[in-house]
Amino acid sequence: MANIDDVAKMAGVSKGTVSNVFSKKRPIGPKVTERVLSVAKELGYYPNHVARSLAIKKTMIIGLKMPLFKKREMSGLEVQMITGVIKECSMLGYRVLLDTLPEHDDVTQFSADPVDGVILLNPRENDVRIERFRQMGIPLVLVGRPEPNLGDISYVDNNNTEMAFQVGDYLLNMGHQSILFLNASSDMTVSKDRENGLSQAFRQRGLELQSDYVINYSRMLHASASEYGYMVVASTYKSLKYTAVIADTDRVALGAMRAARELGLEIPEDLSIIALSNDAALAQETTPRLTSVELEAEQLGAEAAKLVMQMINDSNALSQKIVNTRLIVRESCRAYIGAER
Amino acid sequence: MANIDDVAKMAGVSKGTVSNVFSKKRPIGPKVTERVLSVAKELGYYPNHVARSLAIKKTMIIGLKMPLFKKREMSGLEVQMITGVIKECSMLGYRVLLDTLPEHDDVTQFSADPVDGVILLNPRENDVRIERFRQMGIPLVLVGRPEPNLGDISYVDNNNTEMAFQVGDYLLNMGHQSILFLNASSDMTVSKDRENGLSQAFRQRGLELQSDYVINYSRMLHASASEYGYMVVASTYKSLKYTAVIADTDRVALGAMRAARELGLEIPEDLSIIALSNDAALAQETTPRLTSVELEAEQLGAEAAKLVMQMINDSNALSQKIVNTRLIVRESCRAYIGAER
DNA sequence: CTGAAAGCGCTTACAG
DNA sequence: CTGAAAGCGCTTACAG
Repeated sequence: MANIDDVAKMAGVSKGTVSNVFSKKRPIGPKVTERVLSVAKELGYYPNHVARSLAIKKTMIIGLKMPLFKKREMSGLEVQMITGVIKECSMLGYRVLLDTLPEHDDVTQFSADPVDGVILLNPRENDVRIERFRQMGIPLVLVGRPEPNLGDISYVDNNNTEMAFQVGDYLLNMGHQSILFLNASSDMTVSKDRENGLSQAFRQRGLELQSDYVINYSRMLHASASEYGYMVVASTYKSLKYTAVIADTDRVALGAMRAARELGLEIPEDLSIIALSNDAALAQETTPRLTSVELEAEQLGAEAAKLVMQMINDSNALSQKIVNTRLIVRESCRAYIGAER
Repeated sequence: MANIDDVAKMAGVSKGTVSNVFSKKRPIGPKVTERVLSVAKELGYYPNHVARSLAIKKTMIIGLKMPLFKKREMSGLEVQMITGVIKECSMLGYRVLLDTLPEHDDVTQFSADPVDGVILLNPRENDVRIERFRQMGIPLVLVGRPEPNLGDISYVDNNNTEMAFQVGDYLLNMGHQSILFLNASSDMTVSKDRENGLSQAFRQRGLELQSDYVINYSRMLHASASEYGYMVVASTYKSLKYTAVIADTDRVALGAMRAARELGLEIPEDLSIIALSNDAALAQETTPRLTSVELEAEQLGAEAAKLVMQMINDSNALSQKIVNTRLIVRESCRAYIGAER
């Protein structure tokens, strides 16, 4: 491809002039501009982004590091998050570099990526990558809280503990005392936070959340989210005495509802069901419509993007942002006033 | 951040040597290697990806151009497609640059992106961008067929016409003669292809697909995919005499099923329903389970990625790949033997 | 196995 | 408003 030198020569001007008609950083006379542009068109010249980036030390690219998904799909939550990031970035002229490469331990494999800032999804405990970005001087924001949290790192997160507390409170208020919790996989920090929140809601009323009523999703045991909901309800309803189910996601709830139907249970008359996220946007479609929490994952992504772009412009910027969730009451829960089941 | 010169000086070697301990392009003695590595670590040095890219004229990045989505979410199909691209690229060490920027008409705004190849989603008719990438000498593959199709451009696509033909044939075979087609938005090439395929199935039997039985989704009229299915069935069932519905997606089918329920219709006894895609993975979850076509969008993305990487290595590579769809029969269709409705 | 130097294609003070 | 030249941080023949 033609380069800036070719254009400069053929148009009879200097490289600097060509550079400026494209970047408009300083004014170039109209005749010269026109001549340069027509030569550029003739030669099929387009400025080289890489060379430009090297010269100005900016790429206008935000890196998005996400866990490698080999067999699985992206979750609805991840998709929404990414959507938020992309929308926000494109508004300010940034692009997004998706990166799912595993974190080698071979230092030799790393390079300072062609990005101006990084958003890191689901950091692990004591994530080595955090320190690495600090060394490289690349602005970083996490989605999900860091563990440990030294307060010197930017992140955005949902109020998971609080959210589970509210949901528990909502159900307990309606007279449910025995609640099945279909929690996320136990190795996720959110699952701990949520179990904590639910526990607090119980304790606040002098009750105890019993451990056999909280189940964790397991990739080994469950083929899919809805199968998880289905299997657990189908196999525990006889033995455990719950009158309400808290499902991790709407898909899990869908499975649970299917199991309930097969057990001859009416929802919400015989069993209340609530989902902690509505990421497949199914809550409106079920019969009855599903009461759920809206996680605002897209906003989470948008906030992360805003924050990282802010840090790019002001290297002292640093902040933690908690995005609130909303409980949307639909039709799948009802007060429980009966005796013990 | 420290650069290669700093490391070279402090380690008492040349830049070339430092370069080679990181790139391993030529062997460096063990003592020297160790010294360089320890200095690099001390200085927090990481090779600069941009500078490297400029020197070797490769970025190991694939650009993924997709339509700007302002208010809407990504569709399930897009997500699967992207997933396929990412998985395939990361296998060979490529990263993905997501790009939703609108296509300005201001030539001055373009630059030769920091990518080795490009995948372009849903090209428009006579898309100017196609020619632009050719000028830049950047390998390009489309997802969706080009219009017009001059045969000189690589693309991957579903067999949309064929697929709609098969679905039509399946239903006609079962005795349905009057079929409602809830098609995609009319400005998409797929919607034309599919209508064509369905028409052919009718004609093959000496029948005619009537135009008032094919409806197109419209962003103006319909709030969501499932609302689209719901509204159209609810409002046309009385006036049009169909015994089967072909829905564009599983979400559309879900809405149609809800409308049918409210009309007091049993599925499949009173009405057969089939979906042309299962991108929200809902087909297993409905009651009855939904007969649908599997589009293999992830494979579509993977094929596109493979193809573009192949073109990067062999500039003469060029090919068109059609990814076949599969009709999955579940429970939502049944033979129709009655008289006219 | 190692070094010195030119080159990748831009931008930007500096000078006019 | 325009030009000449140094610099961004790497890689890679070429020479030893």
